[in-house]
Amino acid sequence: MSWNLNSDRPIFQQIIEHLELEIVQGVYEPGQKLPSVRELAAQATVNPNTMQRALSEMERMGLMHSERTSGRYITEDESMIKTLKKELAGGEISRFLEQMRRLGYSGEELLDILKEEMCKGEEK
Amino acid sequence: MSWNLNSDRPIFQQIIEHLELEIVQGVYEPGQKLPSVRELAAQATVNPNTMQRALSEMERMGLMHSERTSGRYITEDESMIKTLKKELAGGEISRFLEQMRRLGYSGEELLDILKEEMCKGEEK
DNA sequence: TTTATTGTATTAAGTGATTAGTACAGTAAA
DNA sequence: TTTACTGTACTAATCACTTAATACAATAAA
Repeated sequence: MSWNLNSDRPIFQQIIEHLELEIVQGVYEPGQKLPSVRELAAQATVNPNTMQRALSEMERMGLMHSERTSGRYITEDESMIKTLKKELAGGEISRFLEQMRRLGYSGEELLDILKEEMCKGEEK
Repeated sequence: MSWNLNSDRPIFQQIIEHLELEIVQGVYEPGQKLPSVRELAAQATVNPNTMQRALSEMERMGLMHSERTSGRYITEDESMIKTLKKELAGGEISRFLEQMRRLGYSGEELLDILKEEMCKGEEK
């Protein structure tokens, strides 16, 4: 999947979200070795320093760990990945419901719109 | 409503989104006079320059217009406000569905979760 | 007329994100 | 041993956003 980084928000944050998504999706499996910092930076067309910052942050979160000279690896703790998925989904849902409520959409109205919108998406 | 500005994204963008929401909500009605730049800046505890930037941008969008010395007024074009509401909602919906799809949630799964989550919200 | 308020413009300073470039220590492979 | 690759650290420069501090012209109100 392409990185799709823009200048609206800090790039290192977008990188974190991108990698979190790929971990949840299983693009990177538990325990799997990641490409090197320089390799990832090249893929994302980003400065190695920026990629390093994102990876360090994810390491701090416990999502990966580095072996100093051998490389960097995804956590082997599958429950942590499941938890991550639920947290990401929960955040999306609560933000979405809150925002739609603010825009003035009631619960039933919202479900109707969503059903309709989801049918549209299926036609593609 | 409080402004709830953070440093994650440019403040002037957050101000724009906040005011767009208040216009859609009818906090500011079509044709209504807005507080002065300095007054709004004080309310949001933000520099007047930053507020000015946000307001100029919304003026460029056609959502408001300034009368040079008398003050600044919301557009009287109600259809523009309706359109704004639909655009904001449409953006929220498509972003949400896309993100949940990426996280691996199917359509039916999503509707079930939403129904459950909406019931939780009603209990409060 | 005088006063206060309006939107607007300008300059300077500070901050955080990003890039560029370089460097170092540890290790696996040749 | 030598070579290449690993994560990591550091400095400098640039850019956008924000704040601060003024300033000015136009107008409504006193």
